[in-house]
Amino acid sequence: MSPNIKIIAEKAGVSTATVSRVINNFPGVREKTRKKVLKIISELNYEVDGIARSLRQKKTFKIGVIVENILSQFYSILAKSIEDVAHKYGYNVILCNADDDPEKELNYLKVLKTSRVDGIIIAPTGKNADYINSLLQSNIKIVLVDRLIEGVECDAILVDNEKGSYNAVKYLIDNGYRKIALINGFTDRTTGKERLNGYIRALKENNIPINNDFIKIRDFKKRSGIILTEELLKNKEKPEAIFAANLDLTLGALLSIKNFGLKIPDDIAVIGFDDTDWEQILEPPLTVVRQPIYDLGSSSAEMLIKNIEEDNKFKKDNLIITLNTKLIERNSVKKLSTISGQINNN
Amino acid sequence: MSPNIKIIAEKAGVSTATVSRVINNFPGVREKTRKKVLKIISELNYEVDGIARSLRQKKTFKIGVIVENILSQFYSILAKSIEDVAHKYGYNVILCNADDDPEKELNYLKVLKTSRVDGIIIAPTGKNADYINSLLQSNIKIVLVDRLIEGVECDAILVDNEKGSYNAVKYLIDNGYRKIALINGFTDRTTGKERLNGYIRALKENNIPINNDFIKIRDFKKRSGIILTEELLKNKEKPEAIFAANLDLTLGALLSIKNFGLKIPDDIAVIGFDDTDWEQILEPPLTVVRQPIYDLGSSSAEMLIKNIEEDNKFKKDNLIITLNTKLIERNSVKKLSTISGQINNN
DNA sequence: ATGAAAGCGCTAACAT
DNA sequence: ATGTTAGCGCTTTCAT
Repeated sequence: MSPNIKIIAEKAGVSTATVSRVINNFPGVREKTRKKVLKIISELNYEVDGIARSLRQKKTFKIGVIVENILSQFYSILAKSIEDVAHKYGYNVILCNADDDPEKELNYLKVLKTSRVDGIIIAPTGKNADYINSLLQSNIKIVLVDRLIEGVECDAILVDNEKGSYNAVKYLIDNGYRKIALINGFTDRTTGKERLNGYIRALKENNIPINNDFIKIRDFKKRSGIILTEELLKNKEKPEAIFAANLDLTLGALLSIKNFGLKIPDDIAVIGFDDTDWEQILEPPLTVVRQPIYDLGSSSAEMLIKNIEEDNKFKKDNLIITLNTKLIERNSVKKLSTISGQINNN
Repeated sequence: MSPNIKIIAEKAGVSTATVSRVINNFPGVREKTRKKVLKIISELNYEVDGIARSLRQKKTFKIGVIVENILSQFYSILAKSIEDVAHKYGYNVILCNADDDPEKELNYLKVLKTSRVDGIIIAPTGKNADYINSLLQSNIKIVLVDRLIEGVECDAILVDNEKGSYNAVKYLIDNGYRKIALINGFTDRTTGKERLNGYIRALKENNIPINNDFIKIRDFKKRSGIILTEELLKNKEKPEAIFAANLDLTLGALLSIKNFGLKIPDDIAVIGFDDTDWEQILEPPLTVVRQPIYDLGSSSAEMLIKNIEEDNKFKKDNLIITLNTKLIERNSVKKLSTISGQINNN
C-alpha cells in the first residue's frame, strides 16, 4: 500500500542509499538530487517505516511508562509530565496501568521488553526485582519513580515522604492536637513505610505516645479511606485530627466524615496528601501536603532520556534524587488549645 | 546482548523455522523437539523481538490514542478504559496529548503512522480531515471518539450532548429558573455546538427568550470557566443559574462563585457537566450531567480492535454510536418559585 | 516433522 | 556524490 524507499529510489532514478541520506538529512547529497528525491517523496506521500528503521538501528524512540492507575490524579500528572518531556526529545510513551498488581506489572515489563522500548519509567510495586535486574543487564534503561525496589540498584526519583508526613503531623501538634490518626497505605511500599515513619517521628519528638488505634493501614484506595475513617470515627476514643496519606485516602476520609455529619475542622481536623484544584473549593478548603508530582515525572523522563542517549554502559553509581513536599495551609485545621483538647476527651 | 532465534536454533540443533513454530505454538513440531527448544529458550531467557516480528507480519499490536490532555479527568478515564480493552486483546496503547492543537495533532498522527500502529482512537480537534482521510485510505483503522470531523467518514462513538444539555436546562426551567446562563467551549467543536443547541432548544420550547449576555463561549478550560463566570456575575443582569458545559468549566465556575462569596444554590444555581468523586463532597453536592465516559472509551476500543482484526477492506458503511447522558440530581439547584425569580431582578 | 531460503524496509559500511 | 550490498530478527513458503 504505502510506498517504500525502494519505490522512491526507482522513481527518482537513484539508489536506496541516497534516498535514505535524504530522509535522514545526511550530508553528501547534491542539492539537485536531494530536491528530486524530496519531490518524489512528497508526490507519493512517502513516510518512513519506523519499524524497519527500529529493527536496523536497534532504537525505537519509545519509552514505556508503568503506573498503578492513570485514573488516580497522581499518576495522570505523572504520565502527562513524562509525555511532555518525551515528546520534547522525540520519544513516544507506551502507557501501562499495572493496577498495583505484581503479576500485571511483570507482564507489562515483558511486553515492553519485547516491544524493544529504549527505556522504562516505573512506579514499581516492589515485587519484580529479579526481572527488572535482568532488564537492566540487557541494557534497557530504567528509572524508578516514587518508590524503590529492594534488591534493585538503579536510578530513581523520589519524594521525601518521611519529611512531608512529619511536617503535616508536626503542624497538627503545633496547633494543639494530640489525638492524631493516620490512615495510610500498606507499608511494604516505601511510600507507605516512610509516611508512617514521619508520623511516628513527629509524635515521638513531641512526647506523644503512639496509639495503635489511631494508625489505620490498608491499601492506598478510596474505599480504604472510607472504611478506615469509619473505623476511626466509631472508636471509643475518637481522634481530633486525621492525616490521610494519599489523595484517594483523603477523598475517602472526606466522604466518611460527611456521612457521619461531622464538620471540619470543628469536629475533626483533616490534612490530606496531594493537592488538586478540587481541594481548594471544598468547604473548608483543605490543608494538604503537596508533592511536586509534575517535577517528579519530568525529572524522571529527563533522567531516563539522558541515560538512553549517553548509553553509558559503564555507568556504575546510580543516581537517586529526592524532592521535597510543601505543606499548603488552608482551613481544615484550626488552632486548638490544649485545654479544649482535654475537654474533647471522652 | 539478548539471544535471537538463530542462537536458539543452533543450541537446540534445529532450524530457525522450527524455533519460530515453537514460539508461536504452531503445530507440526514433535513433542520432543518442542521440549528441547523450550528448554534452551528458558535457559537463555530468550524473548521474541517484537520489532522484527512486526516488520515481517506488518502488525504491531499497538494502537495510538490521541486525546486533548490526560490531566483532564474526562480524558484520563477515556485513556484508562481504552487501555483496559486494548490489554484484554493483547494490544498496547501509545498515548498522545495533542493539547487541542491541530498542529500537534497532525504531528502525532504522523508519528503514529510511522510507528505503524494497527489503529488509532482520536478525540479530534476537527482540523486534520485530509490527513486522517489519507490514513484511512492506507488502511489504518480509525475510530473517532466524542467528536466528529467534517469531511471524514469513519466509525465514531459519541455522546448525545444536545440531549444532555437540553435535559440540564429543562431541569432548571422546571425548577422555576428563567435567567439561565451557559458557559461553553468553542462551537467549532461538535461538542460545543451540540451543547449550545440543547441549551437553546430547551429555552425555545419553553418560550424563554434567548439572552446573548447569558451565553458565554471560550475554550473548554478551567481558566475560561473562571473568566466567563466572572463576566456573568459582573453583568448588570445576573443569571439565576449557570450551566457549565464541561468539567473544567464547572471547576472554574465554582472557583469564581466562591471568590464572589456567593452561596449555591441560594444565590445562584449550578449544573455541571461530567461527574467525579469530588462533586459529591462539595458543599452542596453538585447536580451534574453525567457522561458515560468509561463506556465511550471501552466501546471505541472494542470497535477499533474489531475493525483491525476483521480487516474488512470493503467495509463501506461506517458505524456511529451515540451514548446517552444522565442527569444526576444533587443539591446545587433548588426549587425556585417564579415569583422569587422576579424579585431577584435588578 | 523439519529445513533452506527469501524477504519485510531500512541503514551503514564499503566501494567507486 | 552516489551505488552496492549485507543484515537487523523474524515469519513463511516451498522442499524434502
